[in-house]
Amino acid sequence: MNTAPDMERFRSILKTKGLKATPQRLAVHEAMLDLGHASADMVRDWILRKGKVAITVASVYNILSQLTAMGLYRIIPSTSGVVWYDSLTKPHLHVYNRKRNEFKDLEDDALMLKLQAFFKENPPKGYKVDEIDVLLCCHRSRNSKIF
Amino acid sequence: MNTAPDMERFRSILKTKGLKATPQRLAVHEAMLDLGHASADMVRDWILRKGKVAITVASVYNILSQLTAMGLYRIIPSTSGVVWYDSLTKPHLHVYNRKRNEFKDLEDDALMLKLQAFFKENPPKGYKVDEIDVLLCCHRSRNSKIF
DNA sequence: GTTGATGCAAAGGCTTTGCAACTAA
DNA sequence: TTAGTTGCAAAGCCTTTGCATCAAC
Repeated sequence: MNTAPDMERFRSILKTKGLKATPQRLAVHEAMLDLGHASADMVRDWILRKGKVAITVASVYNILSQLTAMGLYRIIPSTSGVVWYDSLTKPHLHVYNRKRNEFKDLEDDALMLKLQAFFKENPPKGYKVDEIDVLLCCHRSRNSKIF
Repeated sequence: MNTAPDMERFRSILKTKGLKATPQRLAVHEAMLDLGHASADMVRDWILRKGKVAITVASVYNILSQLTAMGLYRIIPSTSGVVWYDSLTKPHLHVYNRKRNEFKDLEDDALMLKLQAFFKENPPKGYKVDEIDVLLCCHRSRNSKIF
C-alpha cells in the first residue's frame, strides 16, 4: 500500500493545526492507513513490527484520541469492550465476524447511499440522525438466520 | 413495569436448563427487564438501589455472561469500551446519544422488517449475514449531517 | 530557545478467575 | 446431600493521567 500521498496530506493537516510532525504521530497514522481499522494494541504492534520508531502505549492512546477528535478517524461500535478505530471516515458499512473478532470494511457506496436514502424516507420518530453505523454480523455457514 | 409473568418464564427457563433460581440471578434478570439495556455496573446499581439482595460485581458479570450465552440477552455494539447488554433479543434498532452515552431502543417493527428486506435485496457480496446491528447516532440540534 | 510531545510509571476503570463457603434443589 | 452458585480478593486487561524529559519547530 502506497501511503506516501496520504502522509503528505497528514503532514500538512498537522501543520495547519499547529501540531508537530513527530515520528510517533507519523507512525501511528501510517499504521492506521495500512491497517484500516485497529485497536490501540494493534497499532502499537504494527509500529514495533515495522521497527519504525520507539513508542509507548500511552502515546499510542493519546495520539489515537487526538486524531479521532480531529476527525481523522472514527470509533467503530463493537461488542468486545475494546475500542476500535477506523481510518476510513466516509460513511460505510462494517461486516463483523463474531468468532474471529474481526472487522472488515464494506465499501459499497451504492449500498450506503441506498441506506441513507432509506433512513431519509423512514426516519426514526423524534430523532435527528447524525450518523448511521451498521454492523452486519456474519458467519460463513450455509444459512442465514434473518432471511 | 409488571415483570411478574416474565419472571415466571425466566424461572421455567432456568429449570429447563438445570440452573438454580438463586436470588442473585432473579435480581439480575429483573434489573435487565426493567432497565432494558444496561452495563454490568448499572445492573448492580439497580439491585443495590432496590435492596433486592446482596450481590457482588463478580456475580453480576458472571450471570450476565451466562444469560447472554443462553440467548436471553444480546450485547449492544458500543463505542465506549464498556459492554452493554440488551434484554430485548428480537431484532430492533438502537438510537445512541453520543454526548450522554445513552442507548434507546427503537422498537419499530415495520422499520426493522423493511431494513431486513433491504439487505435481502442488497446483500453484501460474499457474506452470510446473521444479524443486523444498526446504531443511529443522534443529536437534538436543528440539522442533521447526513440528509 | 520555546512550546508542545513523549516516556515512564502509577493509577484507574472494567472484567475475569480461583477457591472456599454457602445454598437451592 | 450435593452439585452448582456466590462472595471475596486478587489478578488481568485496557486506558488515562501527571510529571519530568526530550525534540520539533
